[in-house]
Amino acid sequence: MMPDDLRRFKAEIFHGLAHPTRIAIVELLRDGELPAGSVVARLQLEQANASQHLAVLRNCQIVTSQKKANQVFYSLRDPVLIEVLDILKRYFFTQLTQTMSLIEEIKTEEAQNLE
Amino acid sequence: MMPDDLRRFKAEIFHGLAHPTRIAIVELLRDGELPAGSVVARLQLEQANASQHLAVLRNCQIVTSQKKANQVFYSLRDPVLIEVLDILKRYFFTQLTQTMSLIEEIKTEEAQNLE
DNA sequence: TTACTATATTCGCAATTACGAATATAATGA
DNA sequence: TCATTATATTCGTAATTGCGAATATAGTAA
Repeated sequence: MMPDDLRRFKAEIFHGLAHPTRIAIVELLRDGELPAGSVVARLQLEQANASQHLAVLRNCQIVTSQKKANQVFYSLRDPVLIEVLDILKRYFFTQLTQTMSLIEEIKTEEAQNLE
Repeated sequence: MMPDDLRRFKAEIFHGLAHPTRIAIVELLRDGELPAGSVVARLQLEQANASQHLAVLRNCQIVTSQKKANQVFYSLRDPVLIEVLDILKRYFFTQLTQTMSLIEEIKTEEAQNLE
């Protein structure tokens, strides 16, 4: 096994998640299996667009699909990705906090420069 | 703050990581700051290509850069992303193990079908 | 000042992505 | 069998991506 295989795998997963709509789909599936139609309705997507995004998620092994009658049910292949999303949520709020602190600092400096 | 802001943020980070070369760069920076030239040499990249990948990482706030004389040093903005990479490593090996088990199963079934 | 080193940016090219509309395919119901 | 529902795939289009080559920009040394 080459280190590059692992990197390629990771890059594939990251690519699958590199779109807000696909993140929203994964978040939706966090609570369990859903039919494609529900994904369309709950995220208010064009059917074709949802289907394309679901295909991306299928192809990079983030979700699994199961046909039941005329419906296709989607679920997360592994809940570990939720952990990844939660880590990034933390990161986002850290960055946000730091940005706001920086803005406050700049404001303070400018106020002092006016004195 | 809209939920979509968070998703867009996440998608941006995932996009930054959605290429094996950029993952390799992040892994390299795990151990600390490096000049761009070292990234080029250690990963054996074309200079221009490395620079483009570094620009992507800069633009999505994964790395920070600092100019010192005629060199630019890069470092990870936050080590949390290493955690993300490590989680995906686990995931990869889980999937690999499951795939191998499946192959074994299929082999066993085929051997039985020959009896 | 010119030459060299370091690295960012642009260029040209081909491939890929994302969207909505259109179409194809599969399953169910009347 | 035809009509309807469900959803995947293709199409057309514009935008984006990734590569190496070429070029631009910045800093240092001679």
